[in-house]
This record gives sequence, C-alpha cells and structure tokens, in this order.
Amino acid sequence: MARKPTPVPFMARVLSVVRRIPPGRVATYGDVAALAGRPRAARAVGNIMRGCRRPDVPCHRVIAAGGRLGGYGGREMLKRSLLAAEGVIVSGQRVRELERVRWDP
DNA sequence: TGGTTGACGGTGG
DNA sequence: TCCACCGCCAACC
Repeated sequence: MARKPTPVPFMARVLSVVRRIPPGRVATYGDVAALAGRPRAARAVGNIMRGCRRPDVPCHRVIAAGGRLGGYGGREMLKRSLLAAEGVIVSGQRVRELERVRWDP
C-alpha cells in the first residue's frame, strides 16, 4: 500500500510542528515525525533539523528518545544551555523528568 | 534514476 | 549504563 503522498513536503510539516513546541517543553525526533504524519521517520527528521538554522524554529527543543539530547550541529553544549535556560532540567547529556517536560499537543 | 547520508529508535550483549 | 548493530526514511548528490 503506497503511503498517501503528502500534499505538503515532509520538511515543511516537520518545521511547522517544531515551531509549535512551547518554551520549557521538548519533543523527541520520533514525536515530531509522528506529528508530521510519519511515525517511523525520526531519522529523516534529524536530517531536516541538521540543515535547519532558522531562528523561528526552536530546533533545540527536539531531543532524542529516552531523554538523550541528541545532536546540535556539534554545539550540544549550547543546546543543553538553551534548554536549561527554559527551565528544562538537564543532567550531563540527559533531560531529567522527560515525561514532565514532554510537549503534549 | 539510483545510491549515499545521517541532529534516530529499538534491541541485545 | 554504555556500546554495537540493524532497520527506517526523506533529503541530497
């Protein structure tokens, strides 16, 4: 069964989802993929985020599963700082209390 | 048109 | 808890 061809490019939907993540909240790549309509495209989401440097897209709020920070163009420390500044408790390379700060759309 | 590339996820050792 | 492997996918070249 061919998946329904998305009327709008996957990348546009992903960016749209990420823009909706409020400050102090996070979403995993898998969450974003699911919200964008492709539950198994977490890796593809990461690829898109890799090239996304727009200030209007809070890509630092997108983390890996299990509370792991994931990457940030080699600036993982900055990602960690940005999240901490928003009130997200980060310890080492892990977000604590993930279920408490996980965005619930 | 077809192969490569990873800011991933889940499982197993 | 950490690391290695394999499966998945859209964007890129």
